[in-house]
Amino acid sequence: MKIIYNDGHVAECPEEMELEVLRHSAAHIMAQAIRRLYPQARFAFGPATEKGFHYDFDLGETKLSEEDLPAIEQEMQKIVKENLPFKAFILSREDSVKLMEERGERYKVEHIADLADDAPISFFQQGEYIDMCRGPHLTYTKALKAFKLVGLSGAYWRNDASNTMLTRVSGVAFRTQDELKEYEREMEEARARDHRRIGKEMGLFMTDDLIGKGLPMFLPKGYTIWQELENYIREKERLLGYQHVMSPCVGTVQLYRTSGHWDHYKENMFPAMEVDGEGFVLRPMNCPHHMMIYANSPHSYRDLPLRIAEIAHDFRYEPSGTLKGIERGRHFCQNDAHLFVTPEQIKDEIGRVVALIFEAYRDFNITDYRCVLSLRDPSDKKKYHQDDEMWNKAESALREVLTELGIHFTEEIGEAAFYGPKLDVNVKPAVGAEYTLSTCQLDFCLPAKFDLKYIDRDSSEKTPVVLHRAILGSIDRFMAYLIEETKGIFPTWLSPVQVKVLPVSDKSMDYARQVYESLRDARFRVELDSRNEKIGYKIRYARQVDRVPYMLIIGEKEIQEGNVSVRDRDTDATTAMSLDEFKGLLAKRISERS
RNA sequence: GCUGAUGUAGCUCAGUAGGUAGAGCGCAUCCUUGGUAAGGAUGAGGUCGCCGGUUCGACUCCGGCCAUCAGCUCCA
Repeated sequence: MKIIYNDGHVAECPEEMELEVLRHSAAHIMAQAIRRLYPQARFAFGPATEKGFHYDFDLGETKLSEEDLPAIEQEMQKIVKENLPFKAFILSREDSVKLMEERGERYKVEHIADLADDAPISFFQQGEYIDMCRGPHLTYTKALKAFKLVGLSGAYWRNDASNTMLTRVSGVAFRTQDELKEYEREMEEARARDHRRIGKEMGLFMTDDLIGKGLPMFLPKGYTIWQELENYIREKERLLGYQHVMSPCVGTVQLYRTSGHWDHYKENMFPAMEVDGEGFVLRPMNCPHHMMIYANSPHSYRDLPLRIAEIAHDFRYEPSGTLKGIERGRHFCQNDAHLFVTPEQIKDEIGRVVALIFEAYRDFNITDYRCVLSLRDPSDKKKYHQDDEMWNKAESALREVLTELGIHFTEEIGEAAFYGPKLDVNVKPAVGAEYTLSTCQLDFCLPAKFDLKYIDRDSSEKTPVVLHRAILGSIDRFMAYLIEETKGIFPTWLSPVQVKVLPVSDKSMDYARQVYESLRDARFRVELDSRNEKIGYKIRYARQVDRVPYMLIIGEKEIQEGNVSVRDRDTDATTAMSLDEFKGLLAKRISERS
């Protein structure tokens, strides 16, 4: 594939750049098509994206709807067929502004103002369409062989909500039609994995307008998984010296004034309610409550680290457009803890938190994640709490721990919270944007706001440092991720139904019921399919809808031989064994969490 | 919150010259009593998201609201 650079030279495209160039050129071709159909269109940015491209533009009063996309796509096909050559040229800054002003491209003119003074400004032109662009591009429009417009949405100029809302059309583009088809197949698969879909199908959770948006409710099967997750993490934490507490979901406004949240986080909180002349809020996080628990008794340096943990219900007023199933709601349950440490203990304690995160990931077989170390921007004196020594110590402690554990991570300058640096572990859902699953944040400010102290070795009063951390993040979100990773096929210990007893006919119903009751009494999660259906049908349902790990087939043969036929979900193999033998197998699978 | 789309049975969806609704699956009953991925028949089930307007008449047209979905923004 040949491409043209902005200085006009043509060369063979390095393979790793091919898709990006292709997609970027697709954006230009789309802009050309849009300008032909809507001459008033003024263009902002049109980059290549992960699977394709988009372009943001201003249509003035005209509103685009999805029905308009096919016409744009058709016009693009036409441009491809015309096989226009891409040409490149460079203009002085002055001439660039002039050219863009002549063409009415006010966003491009604004963009020129952002560019460094001495930067050469290059343009690409195919046919009548000229776009300010760094390139490179395809040499001819015909080189665009496989694309499709997939979406219409709004986007703000320069990603700033206070600016004009532009129209964004996005598309996908690939080297070949086959790759495009493959992409469409993958998209379909991803939609099938969406936790909202599986959750509904398996009866894990529900929502209802009358309850309110962003307020999902967990049904018996979903809550079963929930409880297992809770038990899992609580046990781990207990072994690491965490102490679990329980605190209320409501607190006074004064509490959040003290913590500073009232001034800085009010927008994300449900509005305050007044009770007996005093303001109360639903809590958006548990830090203030845990600070007060620390303050409840005096502490010696010998008590530290003190680890206060809670599976805590929180409420946040999330913008309506960001709500998504149990992944992001307005109520959620944090797997929260606050670790009170001396400055000397920071590194060790971070090490224990990070180790716990990755131990949990191993247990849940989570492998596809990205670690981000969020650091302060030292030049930004306003945003960050001023304590250089503490920042340096904490940032290097985080970095060292990750390096020592051999964990790959990226650093993002200026992404830290004002109160301290943090480590986020991010994952990608089946559908939608990456989010944070686990976090470990240092906090140099909150303990001082609550005037927390410990008595040090030299009997002087000192302020502890706090680590906020969440391993499973929120139980809700963690479950959403597990549903998508497993497609609802949970390991036995997490399965809402671990065994389903399937009688072949009514004749074997009594024996099946005995088997069912015996398993139930042995504390296994078991269901009996007593419907008047054929065995093949019951198997299909148990596999496909319930996704149970074990099916017990009970017919006359089993009654005569006094055993059960065990069908394994994963292997589809059926094995005859005694009920006791099966119980042993099941108990082993569950205790091993395999 | 913003832009766009969508909202019909428990689920997935059909249904436009405006004349008060359909299918498949699921559910119930009956027949069948079956052996490892869909046996048959019958039946119940709907304030067509909600509120208003136009009309003799609205699932259908208009307005407002609510919710969902996609993208954007935000995220102590």
